Amino acid sequence: MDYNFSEIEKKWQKEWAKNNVYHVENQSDKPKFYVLDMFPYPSGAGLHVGHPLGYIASDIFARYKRLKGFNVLHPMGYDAYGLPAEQYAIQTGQHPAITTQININRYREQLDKLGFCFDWSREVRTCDPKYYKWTQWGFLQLFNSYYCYQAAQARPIEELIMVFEQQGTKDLQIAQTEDITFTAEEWNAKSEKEKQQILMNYRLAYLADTMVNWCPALGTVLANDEVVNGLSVRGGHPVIRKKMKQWLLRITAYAQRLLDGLDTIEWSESIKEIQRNWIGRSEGAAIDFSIDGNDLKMKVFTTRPDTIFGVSFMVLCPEHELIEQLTTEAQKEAVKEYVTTAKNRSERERQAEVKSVTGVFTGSYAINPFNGNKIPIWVADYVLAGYGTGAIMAVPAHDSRDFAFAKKFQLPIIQVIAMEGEEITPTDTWENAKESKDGHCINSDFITDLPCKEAIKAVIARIEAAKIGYKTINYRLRDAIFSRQRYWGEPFPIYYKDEMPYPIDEQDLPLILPEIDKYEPTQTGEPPLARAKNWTYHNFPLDCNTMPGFAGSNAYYLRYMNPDCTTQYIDKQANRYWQNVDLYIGGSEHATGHLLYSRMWNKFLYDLGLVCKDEPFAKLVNQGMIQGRSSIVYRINGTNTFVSYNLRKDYQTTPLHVDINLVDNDILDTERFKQWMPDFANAEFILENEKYICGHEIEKMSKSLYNVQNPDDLVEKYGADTLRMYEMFLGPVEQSKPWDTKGIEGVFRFIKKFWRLYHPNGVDFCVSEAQPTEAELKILHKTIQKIEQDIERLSYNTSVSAFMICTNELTDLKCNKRAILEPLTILIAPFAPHLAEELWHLLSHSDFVCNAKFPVYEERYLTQDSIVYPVSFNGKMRFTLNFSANATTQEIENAVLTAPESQKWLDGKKPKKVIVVPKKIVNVVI
RNA sequence: GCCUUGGUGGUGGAAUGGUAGACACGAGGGACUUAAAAUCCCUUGGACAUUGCGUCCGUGCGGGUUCAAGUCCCGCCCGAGGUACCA
Repeated sequence: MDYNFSEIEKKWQKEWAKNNVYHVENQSDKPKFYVLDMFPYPSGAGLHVGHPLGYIASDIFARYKRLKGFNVLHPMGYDAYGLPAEQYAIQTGQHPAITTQININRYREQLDKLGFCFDWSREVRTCDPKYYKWTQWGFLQLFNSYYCYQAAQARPIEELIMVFEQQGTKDLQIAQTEDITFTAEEWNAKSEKEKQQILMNYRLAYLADTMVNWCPALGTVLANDEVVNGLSVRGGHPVIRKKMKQWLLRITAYAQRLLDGLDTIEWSESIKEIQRNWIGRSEGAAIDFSIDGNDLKMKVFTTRPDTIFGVSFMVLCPEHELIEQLTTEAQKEAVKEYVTTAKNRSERERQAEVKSVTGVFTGSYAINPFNGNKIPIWVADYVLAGYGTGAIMAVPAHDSRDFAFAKKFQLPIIQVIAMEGEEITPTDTWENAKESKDGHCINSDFITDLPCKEAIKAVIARIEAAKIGYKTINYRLRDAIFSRQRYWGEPFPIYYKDEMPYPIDEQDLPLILPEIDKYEPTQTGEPPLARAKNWTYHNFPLDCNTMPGFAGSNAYYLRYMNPDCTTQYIDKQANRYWQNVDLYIGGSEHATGHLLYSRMWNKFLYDLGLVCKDEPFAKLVNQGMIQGRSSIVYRINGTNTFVSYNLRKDYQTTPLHVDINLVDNDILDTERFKQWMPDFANAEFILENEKYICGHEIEKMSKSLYNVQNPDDLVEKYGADTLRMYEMFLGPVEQSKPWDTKGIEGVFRFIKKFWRLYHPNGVDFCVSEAQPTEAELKILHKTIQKIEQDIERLSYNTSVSAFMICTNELTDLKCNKRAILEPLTILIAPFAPHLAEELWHLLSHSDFVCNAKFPVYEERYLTQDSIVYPVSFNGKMRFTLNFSANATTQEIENAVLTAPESQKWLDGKKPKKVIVVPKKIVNVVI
């Protein structure tokens, strides 16, 4: 019978589901393996061919590990909270839950068609109360914890209260928003409300007034990574800076551990770098400068204490608290005006005007602690309030921003670092600052002639001894804003009493998202939840914010281990068995979002003793994006005539996107094109070779460009197995590449050819029970070895090639022997599971192929009888010699030198060297 | 600017320092067929040669290490992604 993929695939998908073939238990004698995909947000557009790329890659790995004898956890679920469903709700009034459910159904249908081995009994949805109960629970634990740097872990807030009662803030090294100090007596004398306010300074989930990215159009706050160039990522609406009370996660407490952890995990260097940069650790010194004429101190942070003798001015950020005290009467007006305008400039304006340098002199002077020089103090907005101390010592000779500022305001530029052997030129001739750290100090008193790195140490030692500063570390990482003014998200399990937030009782979780009549913010600008009736807890008002998109995805990989556990977040036993994710596949766009937050969340749970691994994802692979290949037609301007690609230069044309489904191998189906849109009904064509050839463009896959390739159509035409193999054959999983349907024919041909190995006359299934020959065994074992190596490296494109080569070779030998085909069936099962299943049953097996054992290759079939050695003289190839596979190096060398061809080249001389590389080449150096 | 990646035929892409271009697409030619589909065979980096064999050049550019470099080292050029008044 012919290869009828659609019948085969439907049949086995049904059988697998009926027999629960991919169900996996939390207990097994087998070693565990956890393969995870980033769960999708079920958007209304459904899947395009780019989405399944990662899912296919992980599915192959999961199936392979299964065949290798592992108990494999390979779950799937939905990141179901999100903005599009809410936007749709605002427009149509349809409840987001309904939209989401419809989209999920469609996703599931599409995923099922591709033959994935997900254990759907473990499915999670972030919007399901059974699930978000634990998101809320996790939040409460953060609320009830603080971070202790001494223990390097999170601790219960009750402990901190006890410490406060006994010793106040003395000797505490803990993560905090502001540095506040009090004694035990002071603490004990405080009111309940005051105590709660102080605790907010330490909680890992805390409420604070922050400058946030407020998007008026969306009526919500956005995280930094949801804003690009002052516009929201979703929708592209303008975003402004605004001060608001928000929930924050104290991720900064984990900065060092998040950084250190990167060295222990197998992630791509680029993602690790992105996270390292995002955390942005920099080592330096905090130095107190005294102020001329009063007792005030000005603390600055610098990474270059070695340049302290080159300081020629100081800069405060416009928000700095010392400004008022430091401004002299004469400068008062100017400073006030500058500060006001600077504060009113939005982030977007500031970014747009990066090039322009602005600032104003305060009238005061600081004193350089090492040479007593008077240094003018300026205010400028190139110094940021949120980083370091919001104040800097400016060294224009060795910092480009300070340099630009000094040039503009004609401040002195003092060179204090010189490179070895460099000619000293006057600084007023410089065009740029010299920022290198490789030189040595000059004109710098006690550090003169020291290399920069030594000088940094020397200066820090001095300032520490003089108690005017200390070595310190700064991070760029900011605490994550955790609340959104939206409807479609997890409600905060928090109520307010006396204006202070309190956690609701854990017994009362989940706090169910209430029904509301409209999904917009209220008239007064309150979040949508303010519309809910009786949104109270024991008559106290509940928090009206909801959690952001990343809340639900923080620990979803943990819930897959025990999705039905209603009594605990994480079942200890299940967690001990599954540990953490062995292989995580997903896009790199989550590098500074989900992938950072879940590492933090996991570390927090680790501190609580709830999970056994510090890092959630041992190995991460980022699948590349699949770009669209748009087809273009060329309309002659002012007409309804379209000219073929290669003839277009003779006319004035306008390129138009055309639906790729009307195009086959760049040839346009002109009849269907006419029916496609009314505008084109009367279209005429100028053809080449009687065909209309389209142009093409590689761009983002998008509905509006008519270049979206829907996987369903391809499954319909070629089958899921062909699509799976073709997507892998396109190129390395991690690489971005354009989608091009052309090549799928090649893979389809291969699968049909593979099928014919088992159906030699093209009709009937027939395998021979004869003993395989040596040559056939060699092909088989070579293939087993290659496939195994390639899958381990996730090099699936070369595996598909190996299958093609193997099939061609077996076809040439007319081999249809069971002893060869049976292991081959198992080998191909991860890639083409339906095909393999069908063949497996035709081979009279009753069990499913996924329960088979991956074949083992034998070395003895991999060695060759004889090997051709190319012989080269001085790198030039001259002749070849045949040797048996077990010839020794000495034998080869002797044979090469005595061969008649060699005499010509040696010409009586003795060779200097003979290099024999096993199985490769013999090099003779004359 | 900085960081991370890449740069190989018409195209997607193969190559533990060891015969560059596997495998596939596309293209050209042929077989089978009344015809089409399907299938099969040959050619396909460039130049010269082609009644034999072949010879030379080729992995972004310029150097270097090595018997041997797409691969390692140094200096450039270009693309992609990340990030940015972060002191």
